[in-house]
Amino acid sequence: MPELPEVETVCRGLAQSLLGAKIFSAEAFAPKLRIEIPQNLNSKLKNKIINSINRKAKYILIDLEDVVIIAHLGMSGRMTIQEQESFVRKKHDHIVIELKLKNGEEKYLVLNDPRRFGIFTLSSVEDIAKHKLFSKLGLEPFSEEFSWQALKKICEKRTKNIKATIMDSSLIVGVGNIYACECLFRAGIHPERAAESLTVKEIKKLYGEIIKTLKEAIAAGGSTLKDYSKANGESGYFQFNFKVYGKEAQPCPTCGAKILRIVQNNRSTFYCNKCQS
DNA sequence: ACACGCTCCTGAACGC
DNA sequence: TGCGTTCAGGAGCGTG
Repeated sequence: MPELPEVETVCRGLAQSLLGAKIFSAEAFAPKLRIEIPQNLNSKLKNKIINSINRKAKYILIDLEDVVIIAHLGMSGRMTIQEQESFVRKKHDHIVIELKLKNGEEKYLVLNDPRRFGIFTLSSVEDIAKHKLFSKLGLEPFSEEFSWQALKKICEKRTKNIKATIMDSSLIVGVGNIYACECLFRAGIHPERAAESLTVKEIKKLYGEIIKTLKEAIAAGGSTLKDYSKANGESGYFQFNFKVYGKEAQPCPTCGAKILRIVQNNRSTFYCNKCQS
């Protein structure tokens, strides 16, 4: 389940190998994932050179100078670099891009996505800034615009619960279900609280924990970047120590009370009823 | 404008 | 063993 830290890790990993690489061929094996995959992918991507790879919200942007690949990993997406000699297309490998690295090695860039919630589309460089997919995105957590004051403004007069609020990508991007649970635990805030009920002190604390948690998770992912022939972000997950997510009925790491699981907005929430109020 | 539930999809886990 | 059911969730969309 890639969230912002995993996508950041994937982008860094891909960038390590692929900057300056030239695309030999590109093929799609499905007409659509969450949205249509562009037709004639090969003619659109052939001979392009990878200029830069960046993250925007949870999107991966691969800049090919005049055209940009916009990819999203959805729930179950993986973007990996694979050896040509040993490569066999596997189930749910939807996009296969053959490329030659700057050092002369030939590799495949493969998008695999069993649940097909991902996205693979193209945009011209001119249109990217005002692309439909980005038109409703909220604040980037690491941008200057995101501050405790900005979070305060988001929470003001907002009656919905704080967990759904920080997960709402039209308000703040990059905080998915897992990190929402972790951030609220670390901030000591009950996930069912109305956003508007948070005190300034709580907002400052939550703001700090969102930044810290995401940064820690990126660092955990980064520590596994050495072997980045498999740029999938998964290994970063295993390095990050979740305190409440997925820990139903296990003891709270702070107080020992049982971690509870409830369903909010159709999503599982894990929390400690004693530490979070 | 906002809140909320439904939906896309597949595989894993579980129950009978 | 095997079949059916439930659950996981990012984010757009429709509804109230």
